[in-house]
This record gives sequence, structure tokens and C-alpha cells, in this order.
Amino acid sequence: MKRLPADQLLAWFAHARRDLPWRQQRTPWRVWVAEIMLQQTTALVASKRFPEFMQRFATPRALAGAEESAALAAWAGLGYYRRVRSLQQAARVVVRDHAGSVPRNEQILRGLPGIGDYTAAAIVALAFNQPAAVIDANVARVMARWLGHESPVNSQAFRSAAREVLLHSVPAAQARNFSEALIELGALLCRAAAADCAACPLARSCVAHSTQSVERFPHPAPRKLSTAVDSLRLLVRRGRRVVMVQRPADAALLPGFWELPGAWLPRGSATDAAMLRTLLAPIGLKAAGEGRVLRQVSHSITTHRLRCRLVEVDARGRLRSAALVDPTAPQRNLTTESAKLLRVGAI
DNA sequence: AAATCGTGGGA
DNA sequence: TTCCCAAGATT
Repeated sequence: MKRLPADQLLAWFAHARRDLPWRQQRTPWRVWVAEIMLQQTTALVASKRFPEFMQRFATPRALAGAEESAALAAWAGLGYYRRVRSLQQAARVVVRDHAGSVPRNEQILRGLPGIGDYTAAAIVALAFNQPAAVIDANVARVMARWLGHESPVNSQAFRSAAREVLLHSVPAAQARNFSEALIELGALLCRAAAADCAACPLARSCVAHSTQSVERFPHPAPRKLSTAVDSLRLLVRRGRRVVMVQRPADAALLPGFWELPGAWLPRGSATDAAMLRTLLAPIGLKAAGEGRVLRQVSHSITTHRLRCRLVEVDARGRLRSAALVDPTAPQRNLTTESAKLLRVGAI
């Protein structure tokens, strides 16, 4: 079987390696948290948030013992909040079943909430220097090109081919550097849009490069289309505070988060007095007048593109199922959409 | 197993 | 502005 040129890869990594926060004081817990934070999140964003999160939750035990709202607050703005909820659940399992230390076994790790094939392999390799098939989007792209594999990167055929080559190529004592080097190679050289083959230590043996077809691999995934939505958010003042409501605990989207009262509406919906009445009635309020638009921001949530308008409304009534919050110092976990509407300048 | 979950940043 | 991407997991 073809084998990746590990020595050349490691030599390249030795000088190209970026100095990222999670590569300092490497411990299993720091590796784990970093891998979760980096899921679908750029290294630039994660590097700004990682140090503070680790300071706040320095051990699995620290996170396990915290309130969920504190964990969410430390994750605010990173998105995919299920990640931190799962991480906290997993930390509790580790405290309960593993005396608070991160398991070294890939299968045990794989069974913890929020840890899939990639993250289990990454922890084993990067934290414990054990050989594993660490295949993230970067490595998948590198391997698809290097092998010239025609199958989609999420196919079983490609995955098993890549896994076999990786496990056959990884130097037993260099699992950490080898695995991290391939990720780094994908991030720095073998990028999706533009590959820098001239600098690549794998180019000599790369099928895509030798056939001048790097841009053909991997085959692009079909585009998911997004929906345009108008989000109407109401600003109802009570002195210095404003009315906020909490999303249901079983909501598919952002469960348990607080936000300004309002709704998502089909793009172009009328925002007349009747609409205000409909939105305010559930929280016991009755609008006086039509309200006025204070500002508009754009935001997107997975497949939805939101145009968010903040409408100030005078309303009376006895508040139900809602809370009064100081918008300059919100104590609760807000949706980013509402936070954006309140953040832009003073209201 | 295709659809869904958030967000910031760069092109 | 708009589009696309970024160290995936879950159902």
C-alpha cells in the first residue's frame, strides 16, 4: 500500500507549525476542549475564546460542577451550543466514572456525549500520542487529493481508504505530530480554494498534483439553499429595563436562551398594529400605537438568513412569562440576534 | 441518512 | 451585499 512520506511531513510541520493557544501546556483536557471548540469554527475565532474558557473551567471537574448557564455564557457567540452542553455532560461522566481524568481509550471517548469519530481519534493522538485515524475536513481534503479518490469525502469507501493509509503511515512514536501536521497542512497549504503545491511536502507522491487536477478534489458537496426570513423584535421599556422572554427548553433552535419578544416572519410580511398585538398578547401586553423601527441588522442561523428589525413599542399590561432585563448588562444568555440588536450603540 | 444545529470572518 | 467556509455530531 502507498504510504504517506511521514519524515517529510514532520520536517515541514517543524517549521510551519503555528503557535496556537491549545498547543501550549498541552493536557488531555485542553486538547479535548479545543477539539470541541474547533468543530465548525475557525482557528482564528477559537484562539480568541479558548484561553478564557480554559481559565474559567480549568479541569473536567470545574466544568462538571458549574451551572449550565455558566457554561453557556462562556460559550456565547461561538454557536452550536449543543457542543458545550454535551461537553459538560461528558465532563460529569468523566468525574463520576473516571475519577476526573480524561480516558485514554478511543472507544470510551467515542461513547461520551459530543465526541464522534474525529474527536475521539484526535484526543487519542494529540493528547496521548497514540496512533489513530484523525480525519477532519482538512485531512479528508488532503487525502482525497493525495489518493486522487473519486468518491465523496463523506462516503464509506473514501473513509475506509483514508483510514487505512493513515494507520499504515503514522510513525508509532510520532502520532501526535503526524496527525497534527496533516491537519495543519490542510489548513495552511492544501486549502479548499487554493492549494500551494510548490511548498507541499506530499506533492511528489500526490495523485491530484501529478495529474494536475488538484482543483477537481474533493468533489464539492451540493449546496444547501437558505431561506430569507424577517425577524421582528420588539423593544418594550419598563424604566431602564426591557422585556425579554425565554425560548422553550425543548426548542429545536437555541433552547433556553433569552431574547426580545417577537417572531420570524416570511420575508416581506406586514408589521402592522395587528401583528404587534399578536406578538404581545402571549406575554400579557397590549400595544399602544404602531411602534417605530429603531434599527435593523442582518444575521444568519444555519440555513436561515435573517433581516432583524428592532421595533420600539409602547405597551401596557401585566407581564406574564417574561422578565425585565437591563439591556446594558444582560445577566442571562441572550440569542446573538437579540444581543446584536441591543449592542449597536445605545438604545 | 439527509437535514439540522450558530456564528464570525474573509473573499 | 452576499456567499462560502471553518479541527463535526446527532437524529
